[in-house]
Amino acid sequence: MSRQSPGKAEAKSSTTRMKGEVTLDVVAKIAGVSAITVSRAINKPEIVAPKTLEKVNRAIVKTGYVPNLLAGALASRSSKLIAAIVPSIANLLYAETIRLFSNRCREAGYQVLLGDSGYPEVLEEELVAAILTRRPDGILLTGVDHSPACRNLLLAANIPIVETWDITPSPLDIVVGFNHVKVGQAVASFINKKGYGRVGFVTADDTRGVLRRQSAQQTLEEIGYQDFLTASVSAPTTMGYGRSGAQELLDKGFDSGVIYCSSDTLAQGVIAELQSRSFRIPQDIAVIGFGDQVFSPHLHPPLSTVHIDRERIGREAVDALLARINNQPIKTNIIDIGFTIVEREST
Amino acid sequence: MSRQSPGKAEAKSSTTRMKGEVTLDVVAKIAGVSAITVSRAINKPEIVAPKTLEKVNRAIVKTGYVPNLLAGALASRSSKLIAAIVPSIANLLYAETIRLFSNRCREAGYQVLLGDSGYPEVLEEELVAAILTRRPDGILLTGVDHSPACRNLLLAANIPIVETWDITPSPLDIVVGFNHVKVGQAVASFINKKGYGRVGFVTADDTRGVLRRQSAQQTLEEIGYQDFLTASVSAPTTMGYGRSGAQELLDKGFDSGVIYCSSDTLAQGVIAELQSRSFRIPQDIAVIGFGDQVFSPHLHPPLSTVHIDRERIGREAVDALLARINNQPIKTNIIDIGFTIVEREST
DNA sequence: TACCTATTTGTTAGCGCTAACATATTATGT
DNA sequence: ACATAATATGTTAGCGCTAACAAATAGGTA
Repeated sequence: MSRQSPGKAEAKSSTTRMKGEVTLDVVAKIAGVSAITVSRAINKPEIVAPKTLEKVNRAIVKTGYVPNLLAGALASRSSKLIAAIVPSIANLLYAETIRLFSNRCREAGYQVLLGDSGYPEVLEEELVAAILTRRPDGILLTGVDHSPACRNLLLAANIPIVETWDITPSPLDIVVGFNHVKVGQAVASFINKKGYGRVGFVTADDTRGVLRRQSAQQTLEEIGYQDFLTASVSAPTTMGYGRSGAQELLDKGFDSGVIYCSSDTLAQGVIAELQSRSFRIPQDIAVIGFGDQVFSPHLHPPLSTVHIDRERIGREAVDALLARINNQPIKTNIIDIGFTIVEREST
Repeated sequence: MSRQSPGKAEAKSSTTRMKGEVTLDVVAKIAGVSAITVSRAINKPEIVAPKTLEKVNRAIVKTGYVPNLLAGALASRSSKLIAAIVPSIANLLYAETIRLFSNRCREAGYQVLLGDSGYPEVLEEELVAAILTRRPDGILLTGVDHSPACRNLLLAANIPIVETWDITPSPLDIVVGFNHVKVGQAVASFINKKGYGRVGFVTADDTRGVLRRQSAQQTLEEIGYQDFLTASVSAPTTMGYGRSGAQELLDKGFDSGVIYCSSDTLAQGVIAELQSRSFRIPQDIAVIGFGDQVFSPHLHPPLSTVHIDRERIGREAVDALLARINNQPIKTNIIDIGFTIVEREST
């Protein structure tokens, strides 16, 4: 192994050789202006005279100057950083929300610091504390359940906060989501309307998934349904868990009716398992998922599921956050985006 | 809307009320020590006397102090931040690499700043420039093709760099990946060995996917194969594209042989499309994917594919990066993790 | 020309922290 | 007891940038 560290600064464009970092000062010296003028040329070009701007830009190109936002953020007390905490970046369900969120943040000049709360050994509180050390200008959370210590941390940070993927009458600041209890009820009444005899559940053990299942079950019980079969798997959901969940239900004697899964990924596994055992879907057993993933309409048979406008969550979340950051008024701090049941051929 | 910003600092734990941010100085004053001692108590507790440490910790809890890493990073010239650029966070293929990468970075005290290069309107170069303003201590890239300007930026930054998911004899610094040309060749010889008559391709238009297909096709041509059918879809891949790709092939008259897909997600769509048209897999048409996603063994039929140890890429990438950051020697800067073809029931 | 206003640029100070060195305190040996 | 080393804490300066104010320049108007 030759080099211990990658190319040195002398690999720079022109003749200028420098010791250490290229700072505003060296750019300023070369452009023949003061440091603050360079700062303004970069951050508020509209208030700098065109001729000066050009001199500065030439100097920037010549030196290969890359601003130091650590210093900038410290001085201006604005990090241009927005943090987002998701249960798992490997879970496609949240990916689209985050993709849209990041994209719009980028357009607005913010970078997104992603935090993965999916490690059970790491408390959300610790993650939040770690993230707050970077002094983000705003923060997106997934879910509305936070420990008291976590809430304190967040509130003390005194930055805009948006909670997503759930709803609550008392958000920390802003909430964008939907009511999981209502989802359960809607699924229950859909099942009832379709007249399925038996109901099986394959549910991941995450907070909101469990909530939806309990709510569905309770609603069905009130209508008169009984004798539910449940397979619980651990989050995050995978197709493999779907298969083993279905297997568990089948082993317990489930052989007709409908299976409601806490995610489309699980449903996909359930379908594969049923097909490999030659059950016909939906004639023998129907399947309902949750989330309406991109793949869901393309499954064979296409999956009936609960559609959530995932991009809208991201969109509303940025909009609200940016409004708060810019001290603009927001119409409401509780945004219920609702949901719809989309019926396809698996039911 | 009542409040314009979330809870104020007076929502803090005890009696202490403060104007503005809680800084090291206020913690120091309360603990009865100097600021630097508090700094050491936080960053190098082992060199602080136990009694002092306890005093400081009490003061930290009392004030709810959250260190300001912007200031810390500026002073210490170490941001404890590692950047990772992936083609798309919504692509599960890279998710596991990143998950493992982030996890180990976190354990080592680093946070990961994720950059999504999947927006065609944003040049990689711009993304890199934006990220470098945060002065990361290291950077992970996906792929080995970068514009000259981008290479200059990266080299001038003078930080450890690891390129992943591909291999090259001349990395910017470190590379962890495998040879896509060899993957194509291996798939070709697998196809030849199985004796499939015709070969169809469903390929996304991303650099490495195209590389694999071209290499496979060339190898097959050398063996004597001809008359290839190709459906090209845009990246990132989805199951829907897989279905439409298969449809395209079928419309062009493809009705037997094997379809090689540039991702398992595409393969999944291809399988669904074939099944919906009552083709038997693999008797009528066989399907090979790429990536060996978590769902692949659970498909019906289980998918034959090219297995990549995605977590190993993440693991080797962190290890090499952290070694560089800590000025430790690394065994080699070119790490070929190879690949294996796993045959399941779709071939 | 003098005067006023608008625009553009510069000066000063400090954001909150840590490296580097300086000093105090404690332990160890004679 | 004293010197010597080891450990623990403090002082000073400055990381690279921008807010806030100050000064200079340009552009009109009477």
